[in-house]
Amino acid sequence: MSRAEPSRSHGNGSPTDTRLSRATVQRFSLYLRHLQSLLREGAQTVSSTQLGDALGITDAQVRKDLAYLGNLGQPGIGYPARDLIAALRQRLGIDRTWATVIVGIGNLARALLHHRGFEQQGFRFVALFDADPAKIGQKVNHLEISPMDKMAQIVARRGAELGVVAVPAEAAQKVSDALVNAGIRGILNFAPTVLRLPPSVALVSVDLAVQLEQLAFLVHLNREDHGEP
Amino acid sequence: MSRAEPSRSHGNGSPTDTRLSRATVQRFSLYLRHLQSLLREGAQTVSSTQLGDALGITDAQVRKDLAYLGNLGQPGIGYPARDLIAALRQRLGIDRTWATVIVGIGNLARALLHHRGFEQQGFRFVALFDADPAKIGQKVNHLEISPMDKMAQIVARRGAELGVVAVPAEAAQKVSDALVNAGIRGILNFAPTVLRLPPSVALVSVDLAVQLEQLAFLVHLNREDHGEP
DNA sequence: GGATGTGAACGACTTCACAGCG
DNA sequence: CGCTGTGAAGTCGTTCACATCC
Repeated sequence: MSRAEPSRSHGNGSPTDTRLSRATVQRFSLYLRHLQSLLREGAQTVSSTQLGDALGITDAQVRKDLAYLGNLGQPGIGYPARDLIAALRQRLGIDRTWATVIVGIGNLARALLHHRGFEQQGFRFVALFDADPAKIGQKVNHLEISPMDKMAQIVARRGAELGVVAVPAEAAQKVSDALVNAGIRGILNFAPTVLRLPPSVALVSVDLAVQLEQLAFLVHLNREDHGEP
Repeated sequence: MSRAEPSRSHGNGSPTDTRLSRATVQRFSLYLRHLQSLLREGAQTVSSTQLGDALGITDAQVRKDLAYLGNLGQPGIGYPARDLIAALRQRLGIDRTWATVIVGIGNLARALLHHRGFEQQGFRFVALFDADPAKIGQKVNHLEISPMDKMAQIVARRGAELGVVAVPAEAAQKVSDALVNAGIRGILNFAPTVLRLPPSVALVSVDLAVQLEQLAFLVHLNREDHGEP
């Protein structure tokens, strides 16, 4: 028999209770980023059509999404940018800082570390781990690389809650288990493997090979549709 | 008014004609990778339950997906691994090599270049581009970094069809336009922006900020559900 | 018995269309 | 009149359940 997580939630009933779909949450991130950019340009008010056009989403979809935040919109006017941003950050849970660690310090980890913009959005990298003895002690962006066996200690001491797994596929499950044991509450996985985690730990996977293959498929399709094999 | 691409397809009727959902295609990639691993371990035949359990998918879903490939399964037995792999590669369009270029040679590009596994799956990096004069001429993995203004020429000469955009958000649209003009047929975008491309060019975007925020949201949710704010 | 393929039921997400408010 | 919020309809994707075949 096969088992697929049925998305447990016997909620007690928090203030704003509605369950958001994964798709809505992802669009929330897009709205947030675009609104921040609009605000920087001096916008006070934004309409669903405006937002939708900028992000390639229908205006109806935008309104449905934003309605989850409460009645922020004013008919005839639009949404106040500043309030929307605040509501989005709160609902996404990024109206605070998330201490994050990275395991596997290769080029991908460096790309994440050098990208100003995560910190800006509420994520702070507080520790780096690698299994390679040669890398221990090296610094990347003012952060020293620590050995795996210090993980539990360092994660606890620095209050890290999120972990990024950027190790080869073979090591990914072991590393994830270690992160879970260290008390991490969510994992962003870049390794090309399906991870098994306890349901209390959140998981988001980014599989670059899958995305590249998706792209090849789409191009392949376009070809077929237009005659050329 | 808002406009969302309605996924054009007035298909003439290719051999296997059914439209595959994005989700199915992504699972195809997962099936393929897992089957290749099983085959290496000597497996001859695989059941939908087996595949599903390994990948966290229901057996029914696996069968639905694989049925798109024709009737490869044998009741009471399962699917022949070798045939499934061949069918998947063909249907995904990776029963060939895709010449691919990367624009923006930072750490992310290097991560992709160093990752053995893309080449294995049919992707070959054939050119690198960067706007930084200091990088021109440098070699990464036996590939020399070329200036942007050589893009059209080099893409044509090397027959590149796919492009990876790994530049800052501000430059992404311009770079994509250049790739499109150079004749690229599909773009994998890592820049945190929504790109506008002609419908003849396929687009897959990987937005790391969105994924991290999705993770934060999930952890945030778990928290709320379990009392702790 | 064990496993596939598939209609039918279900559920999730999106778009439509319009009442209602500023 | 412009724009929001939302029920209703529509579309898409997943799961169930079972007839069917080795």
